[in-house]
Amino acid sequence: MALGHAIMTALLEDDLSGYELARDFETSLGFFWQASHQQIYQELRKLSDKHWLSKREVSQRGKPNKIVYGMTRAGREALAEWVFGSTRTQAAKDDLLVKLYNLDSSNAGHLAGEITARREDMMRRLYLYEKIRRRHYSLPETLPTRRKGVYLALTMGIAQGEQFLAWCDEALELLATVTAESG
Amino acid sequence: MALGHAIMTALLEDDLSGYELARDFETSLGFFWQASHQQIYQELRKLSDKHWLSKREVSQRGKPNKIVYGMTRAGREALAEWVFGSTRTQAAKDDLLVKLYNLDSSNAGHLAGEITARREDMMRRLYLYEKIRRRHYSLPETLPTRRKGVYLALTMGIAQGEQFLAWCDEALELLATVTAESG
DNA sequence: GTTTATTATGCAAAACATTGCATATCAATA
DNA sequence: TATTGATATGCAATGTTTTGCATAATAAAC
Repeated sequence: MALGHAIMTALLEDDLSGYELARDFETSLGFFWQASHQQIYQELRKLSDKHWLSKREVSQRGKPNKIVYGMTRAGREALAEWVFGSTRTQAAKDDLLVKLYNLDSSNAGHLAGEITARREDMMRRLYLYEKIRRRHYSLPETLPTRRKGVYLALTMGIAQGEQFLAWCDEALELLATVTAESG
Repeated sequence: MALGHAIMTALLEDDLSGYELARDFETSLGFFWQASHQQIYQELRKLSDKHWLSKREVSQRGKPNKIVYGMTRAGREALAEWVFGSTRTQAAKDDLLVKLYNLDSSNAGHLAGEITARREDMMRRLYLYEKIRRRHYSLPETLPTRRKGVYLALTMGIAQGEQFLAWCDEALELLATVTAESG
């Protein structure tokens, strides 16, 4: 049940509503664990049924009411326990790579286009990552402990992203020779 | 329905039984799209119900009978069409990174252990990748088109894997300072 | 004042994945 | 001849994720 744990992780330091969680996920934990708002709302209900989260309704000026969730003691304990459990190596699933197994002269152009699009996505993401690093993680040695962990996750994202850009360039080069041959 | 497409991709050049597919997945396409044997058997039934795969029973000496699946014309068409569709950027899901967001002095040692284990997994996988590369992909320019695509997927796996090893080293170094501080 | 965008939450169905079990053939070994 | 291991296939239950739809409050723009 890792989505639940990801949500609790996001709630470690701030109480948030489902909407806020869904929005924040897009620019932080969601880099490493994506989830849709439907999933988040469902999971929040489950977690509060288990009393791992508490909830309270908050009235707002100029906006609909929201339901704000916060970690309970039991939630913190469950999360800490989960961290101590063991995870198996992540199952990779990337259909772009499966598609590459189908490369032929008729689809090489299309695949090059897909790679180009992904490359651009990754550029945007790297820009975000770097912005976050500059703002909040420029001196990793001096960070409080938890933030060092977040820093490492960010570092991972950056390194993988840069590697991906380099791979895209290599792939596009090879694909160009395929399309050229096909006339 | 990407699992179905991954299976059909594996059947592009050879007819295979469910058992053989499940086994082969572990050392080729499964690097990029993992699946259990239960999933594979279920999906094979669906695909043959749709007439995207044909099946025939094969008797063997010294082994139980097997059901061998092969691509139909309709299957090839459906697969080719799928390749031309667009995929969205892959949703990352890695609970090790979520766990890192929970770093504190009490779990730093455990997390370092998890990273070490993953590092070893990756070393083993890289060894496999390199073996495959040396054996079958040492001269990428001269490969037939489809194999060039497979080569690119392999290249991706290798580059990402090497990057991951480097990240692990960096992470372990930083984690060591955390555990040291905590006494 | 009507439309559009943002904030906010959710249901229901379908698709997909995991877990645990169940079965059966044949070869080799103890 | 009983057990173990590899081969071979599958069901059922549960859990997770995606997809499509639905609702509603308020602010801002037109």
